[in-house]
Amino acid sequence: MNRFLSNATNKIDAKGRVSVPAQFRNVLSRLDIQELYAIQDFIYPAVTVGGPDLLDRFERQIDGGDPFSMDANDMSLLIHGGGVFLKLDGEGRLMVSDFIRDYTGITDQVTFVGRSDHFQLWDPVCYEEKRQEALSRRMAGGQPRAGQGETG
Amino acid sequence: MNRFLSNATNKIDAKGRVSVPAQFRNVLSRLDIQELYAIQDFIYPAVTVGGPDLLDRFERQIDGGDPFSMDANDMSLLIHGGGVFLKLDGEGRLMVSDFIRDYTGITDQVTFVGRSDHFQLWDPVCYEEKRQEALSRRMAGGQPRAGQGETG
DNA sequence: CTTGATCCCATTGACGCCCAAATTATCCCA
DNA sequence: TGGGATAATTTGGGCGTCAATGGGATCAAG
Repeated sequence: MNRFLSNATNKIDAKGRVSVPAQFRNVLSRLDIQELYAIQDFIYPAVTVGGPDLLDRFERQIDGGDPFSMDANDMSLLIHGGGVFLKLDGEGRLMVSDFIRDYTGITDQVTFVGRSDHFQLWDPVCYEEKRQEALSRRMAGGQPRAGQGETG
Repeated sequence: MNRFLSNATNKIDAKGRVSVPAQFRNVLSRLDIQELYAIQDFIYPAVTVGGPDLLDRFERQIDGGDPFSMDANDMSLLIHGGGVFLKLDGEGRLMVSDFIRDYTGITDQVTFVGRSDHFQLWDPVCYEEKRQEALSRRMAGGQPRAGQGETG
């Protein structure tokens, strides 16, 4: 698989590290992503992680308009200044910095959520809540069937 | 990485010095930037720092005459006359002068903010405020609640 | 002579790198 | 289909390196 799909939850150890799921690491190497850039999600309390092309995608938005406009300035401040680089150690773990904790509410566990060309870091409880909300919105008007349908 | 990205906050010591983040120093040497020029940011309470090509870029803008900027005369006054040169010591620190303090409100800490081809000096608290404002503007409109990750 | 900036060296603490243990998943064979 | 062996992954922790910081000594300027 060459896209980030599904989700997994791992523990943060005493040194503040957490393993990126092997499945995601496989995608990273398959897409030949060497550098990881992380930014706050604009909508959800989550942190978005991706390679250089993620940055490119946002930068095209910045370059699109007048480079000295307020809009481009905001965007640059958020994208260029508001992100951080993540580095994986030999075992494929990353440091859960204050940056990540502040924007996600993560304390002792991290839920990795695939988003096709990138993935996100969530607090497990928060993720479940927002997922349910999104589900409810999708099903608005219809009737939910039996069962919760959550991935253990 | 050959661009200024991400951000970092360092302390000002008793002598008024602050370390430029190693990451940014690497970019400086990679771009072979020997001289640092600092000017007041036109939009935010921050000081913009860059190499000689930063000056070039502003000069091109003065010539271009763009609707969002003040006129060329003001620009020249601010850029050519209003800037200062910064010098790094052997450990990669710079003096936080009154020039910097006046335009940023910096007192005892400095947040270095990457802006791709240059970086900026901010007061940490002020940076967080303005970043949040920029985020709010980007999110203007009706989205799903983007509340901070409260895990209470 | 006094003030402040620059240079140089010491300290400290965080992070990266490495190896080992424990846990989980996968496969093979009875 | 169940049990055990084997592989893969996750988790734990020691240790060295480097960046950030502190402070004394030297130098320049008023």
